[in-house]
Amino acid sequence: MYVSPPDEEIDSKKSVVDYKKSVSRRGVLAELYQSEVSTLAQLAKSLHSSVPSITNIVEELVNEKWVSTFGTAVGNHGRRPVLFGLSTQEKYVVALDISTHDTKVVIMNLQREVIFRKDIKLGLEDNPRFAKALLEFTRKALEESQVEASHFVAIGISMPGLIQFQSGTNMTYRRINQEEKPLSALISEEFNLPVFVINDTKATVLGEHRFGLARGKKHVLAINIDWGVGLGIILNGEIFQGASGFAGELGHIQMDPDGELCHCGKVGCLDTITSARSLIRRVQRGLNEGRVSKLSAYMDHIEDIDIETIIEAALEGDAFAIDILFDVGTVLGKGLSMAVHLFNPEIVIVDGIVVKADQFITNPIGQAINKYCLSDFRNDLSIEISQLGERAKWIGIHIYVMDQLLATI
Amino acid sequence: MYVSPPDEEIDSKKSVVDYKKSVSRRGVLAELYQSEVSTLAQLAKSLHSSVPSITNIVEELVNEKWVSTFGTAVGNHGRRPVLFGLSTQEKYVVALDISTHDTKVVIMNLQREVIFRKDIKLGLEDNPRFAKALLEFTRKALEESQVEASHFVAIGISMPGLIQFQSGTNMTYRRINQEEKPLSALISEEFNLPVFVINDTKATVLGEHRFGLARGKKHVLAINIDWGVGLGIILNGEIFQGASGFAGELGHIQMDPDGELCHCGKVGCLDTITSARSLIRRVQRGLNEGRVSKLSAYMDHIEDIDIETIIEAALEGDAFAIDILFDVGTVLGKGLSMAVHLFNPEIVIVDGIVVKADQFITNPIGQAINKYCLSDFRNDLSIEISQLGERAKWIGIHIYVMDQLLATI
DNA sequence: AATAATTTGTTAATATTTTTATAAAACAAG
DNA sequence: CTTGTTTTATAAAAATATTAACAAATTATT
Repeated sequence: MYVSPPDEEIDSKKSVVDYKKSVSRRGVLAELYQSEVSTLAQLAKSLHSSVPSITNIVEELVNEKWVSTFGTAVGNHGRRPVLFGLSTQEKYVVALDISTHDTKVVIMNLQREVIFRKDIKLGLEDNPRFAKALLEFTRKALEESQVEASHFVAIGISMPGLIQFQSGTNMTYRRINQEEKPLSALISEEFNLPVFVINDTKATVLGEHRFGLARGKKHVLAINIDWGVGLGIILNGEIFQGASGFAGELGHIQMDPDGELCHCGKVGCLDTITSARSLIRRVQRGLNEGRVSKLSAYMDHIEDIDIETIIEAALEGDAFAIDILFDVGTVLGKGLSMAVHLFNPEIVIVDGIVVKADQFITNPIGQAINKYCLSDFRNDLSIEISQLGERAKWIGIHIYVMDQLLATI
Repeated sequence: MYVSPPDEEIDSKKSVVDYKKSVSRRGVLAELYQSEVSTLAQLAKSLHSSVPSITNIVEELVNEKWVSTFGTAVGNHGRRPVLFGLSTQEKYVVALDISTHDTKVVIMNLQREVIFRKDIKLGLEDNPRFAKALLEFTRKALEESQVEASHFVAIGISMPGLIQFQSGTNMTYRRINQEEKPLSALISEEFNLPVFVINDTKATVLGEHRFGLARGKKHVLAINIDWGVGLGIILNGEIFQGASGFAGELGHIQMDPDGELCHCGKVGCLDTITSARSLIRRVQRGLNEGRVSKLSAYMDHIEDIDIETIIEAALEGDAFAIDILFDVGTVLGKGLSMAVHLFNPEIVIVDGIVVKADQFITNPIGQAINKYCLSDFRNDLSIEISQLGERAKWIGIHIYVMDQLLATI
């Protein structure tokens, strides 16, 4: 198994000079990561260092294949500066995007470009068989990609659930682990690479923040509506994890004391009203109670109704579907307004399956926020729909992996 | 008026050397602030610098009267090191602690020792007269303290309300400002000193975090129950303000859709159930409805019942008072459990008037958190009662002022 | 009580980094 | 097309910081 060396040991053994160099190296890599390409002068300025020093460090990073040149910039007055950026050929990150429907293996270069992708109908299940299948599938995919094993630098995994970020253990899916060994350790041993696990919603908000709609914002909330409801949080420009990595659990806040029993054991959780799962159940119940709707066509095979069908109906003007989406959006907005009062964000991003419903879901959310939030909180707040799509999550995994990896370089 | 120089200008004009020196100076001051006293070797280690460099910087700071020696340490094996710490004689911070009941002027030295204090029965009111009275009172207090004006380095103000932290404007008490000039600017002009304003609950949590119960913890929530309910938040070891400084507004989350009208215009806010104000109202209503209680003695002058009376009754075993406190604690705990789900903190500190009720308020809070929180969130969470008392807030003001001030040094 | 071991504080030597100077490259303007 | 301006890249000089060395101060040990 890959073991990253303990931080303190290094710190105390390293000389002051080595420490400062390491900080500069990380600074250069982080800067290049965010800006795609940059010049020596720009790097020197933003890292508060002199050009010769930066030249040295960049040279070293080029030798280690982390950095390459990308031609020269044009348009300035004077001599054209050489552009440096993270290598696109030498080092690759593997992302395992796991959801309850399927699993994707995505290989990206350091510039986050997807160079290989393989999907499988392997949905997340809470048993050791899943881990085994995942391992098998990943191995096959990496082989198929024909990338030399030595070129992989790390593996990142995103999945739903409460993930203890220090150990990478998923507390919601505990039975995946075999003999107390967390999934991350299993995969790390198999491929002899560092493995980092992040909650899927947190990965998404990371992507949206660094390379999407929320770019440059300091405080961002991203709500993800899927089989459950998740909240990804960026505070002070960084992903917020909380003490154990569980921060942002909006789905199990009680919205209705007389509501349904939730699978978590509590009553009336937001999840019981607004998750895709509950939405379908509510539609089915409504139809059985005789509501008039285009969806009545499904009366004979009511279990075939899925979220896409409902949204389609709403987009075609079906009053029943619109009503249901409105109700869901309202409750979601009420829950979000609590988060807005507590986090005071600049932007809220809506993501997940329901984004296809567009206005039919953002309108009630916006209205509920107006109703339940104090005006001072609403004034500088915008509500937007995600535009990066599935790429947001992959980019987020990549960012998370690189953040963790750079801390050890 | 005191104008702090714009950061960017300085940054761009300063040479790399000057910038690095400034960072080191700030580092030394911050380190000494937190550790009371320290040695050159310790400073060098924690700032990743060499001893000769640190010796230089400390010497400079001693010349500028920021730092003094504090004798030598004892107990080590070798030669006794000289101890350095922030001066206790040369520079002073003024704290204005404003509440709805009264106002206190507190003068502290750099080590946060109170060297002068003056109280006045001036409660916060939303009109320009308050600003005038505050100014007058402060001027008088500073005179009385006999501290030479040149020894003051900054003024910190704590008060309830939504405070826009960039400008120092209190959005909840807007009419305090005269001619669009925020209170902070008014005071800054008068005394020609930088002025920093912070919400009272945020000040308290800062104090508890750096020098109280939550010392060393990374993620802390502090709930303050007073005329309203406020939540102070420490995330990643730093005070969390949100985009505008409004973060932590727990009091206006809707807890009861059929509840009372709140002064904010919304219905059933947490504030309408759990603030000291509401607690008294509920007791009065209960008594009028004929509840049996020790407090019935107040039937003739029911408006004299205050929060202390109710708590005393509970401590003496009065069932009615205990019931009311239990109800309040339960709702509070339910509200807190939302915050716990979103922030995933390590510790929750209860503060404010109700702390005297001790178990009678912490028990229902704890029970409600157990009921409404997922177990993973409760496992590593402790709930404690504040022990620093009023000093927490003053210390918090001091910390905030020094943090802001150091950024400009 | 004397010696060994530890730690600090200062000085000197070494190493590193920044600054300055200069040449090269690109573009604009006369 | 040449000259002047602007910016980059590198080399040399200057400044600064780190390391190493050593003396001083203290505690533990023989």
